Amino acid sequence: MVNAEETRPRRDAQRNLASLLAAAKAVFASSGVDAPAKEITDRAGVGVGTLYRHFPKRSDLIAAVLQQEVDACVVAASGRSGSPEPFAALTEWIDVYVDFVATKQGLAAALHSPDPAYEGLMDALIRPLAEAADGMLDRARGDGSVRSELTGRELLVGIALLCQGVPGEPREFNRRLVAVFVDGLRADPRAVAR
Amino acid sequence: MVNAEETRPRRDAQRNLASLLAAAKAVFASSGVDAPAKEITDRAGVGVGTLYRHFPKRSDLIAAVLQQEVDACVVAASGRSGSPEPFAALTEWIDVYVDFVATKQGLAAALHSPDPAYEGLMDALIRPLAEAADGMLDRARGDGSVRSELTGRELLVGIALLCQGVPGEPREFNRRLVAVFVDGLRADPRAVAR
Amino acid sequence: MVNAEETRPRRDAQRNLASLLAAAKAVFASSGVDAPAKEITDRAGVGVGTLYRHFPKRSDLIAAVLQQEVDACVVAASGRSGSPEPFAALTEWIDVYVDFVATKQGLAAALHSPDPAYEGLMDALIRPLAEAADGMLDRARGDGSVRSELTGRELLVGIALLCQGVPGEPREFNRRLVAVFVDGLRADPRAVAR
Amino acid sequence: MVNAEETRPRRDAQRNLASLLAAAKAVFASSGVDAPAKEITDRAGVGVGTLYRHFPKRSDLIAAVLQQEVDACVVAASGRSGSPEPFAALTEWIDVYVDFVATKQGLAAALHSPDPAYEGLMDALIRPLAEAADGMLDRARGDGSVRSELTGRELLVGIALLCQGVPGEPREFNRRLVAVFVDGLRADPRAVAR
DNA sequence: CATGAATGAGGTTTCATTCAT
DNA sequence: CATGAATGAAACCTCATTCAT
Repeated sequence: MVNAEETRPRRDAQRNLASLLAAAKAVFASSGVDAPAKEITDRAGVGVGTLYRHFPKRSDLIAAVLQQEVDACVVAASGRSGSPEPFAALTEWIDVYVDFVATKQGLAAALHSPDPAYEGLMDALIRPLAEAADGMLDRARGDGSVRSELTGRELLVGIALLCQGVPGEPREFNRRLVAVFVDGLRADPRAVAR
Repeated sequence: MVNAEETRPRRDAQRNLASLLAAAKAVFASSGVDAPAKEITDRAGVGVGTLYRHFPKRSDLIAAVLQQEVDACVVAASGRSGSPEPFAALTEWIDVYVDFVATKQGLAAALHSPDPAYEGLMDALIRPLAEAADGMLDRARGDGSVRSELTGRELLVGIALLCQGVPGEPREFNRRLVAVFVDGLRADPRAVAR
Repeated sequence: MVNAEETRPRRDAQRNLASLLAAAKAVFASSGVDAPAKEITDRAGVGVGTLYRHFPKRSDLIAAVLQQEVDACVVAASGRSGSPEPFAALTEWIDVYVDFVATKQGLAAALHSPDPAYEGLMDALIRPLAEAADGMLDRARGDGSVRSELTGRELLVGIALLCQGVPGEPREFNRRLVAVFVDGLRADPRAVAR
Repeated sequence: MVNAEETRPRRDAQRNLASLLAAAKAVFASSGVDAPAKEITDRAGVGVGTLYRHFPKRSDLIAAVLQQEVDACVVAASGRSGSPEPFAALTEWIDVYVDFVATKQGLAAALHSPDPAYEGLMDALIRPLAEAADGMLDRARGDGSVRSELTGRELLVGIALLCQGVPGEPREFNRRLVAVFVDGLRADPRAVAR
């Protein structure tokens, strides 16, 4: 069995796939998730056929791009939250997450589509992050710095929504909104209800 | 010849315009703001030409639909916030706004487009609401129930973002997020910064 | 019999008709004979319905505009050709005709259409001019300054064709072509054939 | 793997392109240059998309068709003008040109459009023919059979204009006009100026 | 009679997707 | 496997023409 040849024919396939993901990420960011396929393949330097071979449905491509980014975010986030203060650790971690979310504007929105292809996709992607968030929230609740009963997933989704681009506003605008939202975690829900 | 109403805008034209706005509102809600024009005109029972006569650009139609809804919201909101308690008045008012925002999912998102046709449109539409919000925030700051320096516009935009539909989640989900956000208004911004 | 009132109700109709002709002439010149009807009615300051009342078919309007111009040309031409020299009279007259033809670029071309509505229209319009041309050609043939057997109609059509606009070329360009064509009238056809 | 012909342009693509040119030529002749794109693609047996892939703008198609025909004319003309008599050679050559021009009625007219896409197109196409014409005119001037200073390009444009179809008239009609025009070449320009 | 709103056929153009090479 | 030409459905938008007012 010639091992050298077994993996050789896959080399360029692998490279094409990587090119496509990189191109899709960039194009999604600049032209939205509905950008013409041609725009993506041109940027990737491959033929359209190659795109369809790897990602038969548009949702497959979106999911792959998101997956890639989520993975990167999980790594980035886990490496940061080193503070001994639970709440500080949480906010540091959130800062990383905000940066992450900000780069994929249209992507999340695409997941809001009623297209069944996206069913459950969001959850699958968000799960690893949500688990990390849950852990940090629990620790923060332990020392009383968080009184809200919000779940990690809710926190992440809420922040993602608040990070949607607002025309004419800089990223800083979204950060202010997120800050208020995070402030809300500290408040006593009881007090709010009345 | 009774010419009291100047060059009267023709009864049927008026009706068609109303039909179009109603149809567009419904179609935008069900199929998104990029829905085919035909879908809207069929539902309105008019020809495509009529749509283009009244709204040459898609953005004109979106703006008109939003305008109509904002107007309705201003009326609805002003009629509600009757509580003597500033913060309670604010939250009651927000409840109305949340209901309003929830009905136009895709619309606001459309305004996020980089299309220059939408430049400043959002602000123009949101202004009347923002002014009302500013008033209520000021009053609430007066008795210390609000410590955040968030502007009315920021409050409205933030809530609008948090009300974007999340697949698989009921409206209640968004309400919980909004509740946390509103809780954040009560927190001392200083404390948040660190 | 109240004469003043007999023509009164026709006044604005008459004015509308004149406005339409003037507007059509201008629009045909600037945007071609296929220009949108709206462009003409807007410029004329009347509703589209008025255009269709007076000129049910586009060819009716074109014919009317041409008729008007031909009439003007006949008058202008007959007032000029006063030279005692037959050939000079002819060329002077041709100068007037060239000016006339130059102003209605697309019009003549429209008559080249296979549309049966235009059948025979050109001839009917050109007849009065052709008769005048025939007379001048005959006189010029009398003193030998014209040897070609070209008919007046052929002369007019030939010049009209040579006056079609050539992109990037000034009117002078067409005049040079016409000059060569007119030179050809003096040559002995026999000599040309071999 | 035989890769002699570099990135070969795909056999069927080549065929489609040829079909499109042939179909366009025929359709332009029968229905004019503004004929619906569908008419052309149907006749060519290809999808509309194929037309737009090869010729994104209508002017690209027109230019291509003309180019093809001009090429054919250059070949045809160069093979004919074999007479030792300069003027006879010129008229023989013109006969070929007249036949050529007569087959593309609407095409040249299309170039008269003010559309900037046609800017300079006519000249580029006509250049090879104009150069040939200049040569023949020079030779004819050499023996005095041509006294006009008309350029080759002017000659070609003039003839092209005179060959525009006149409704109700046979091709012979245009030939008579061209004959007079060519006669004009022999006249002394001085005499014309009067 | 004049008006201009409404109509909708008809043309253009784009792009997702397939499939020959 | 990759390529990109071909396809054609689908959307857009314009405008000639009709007809209610």
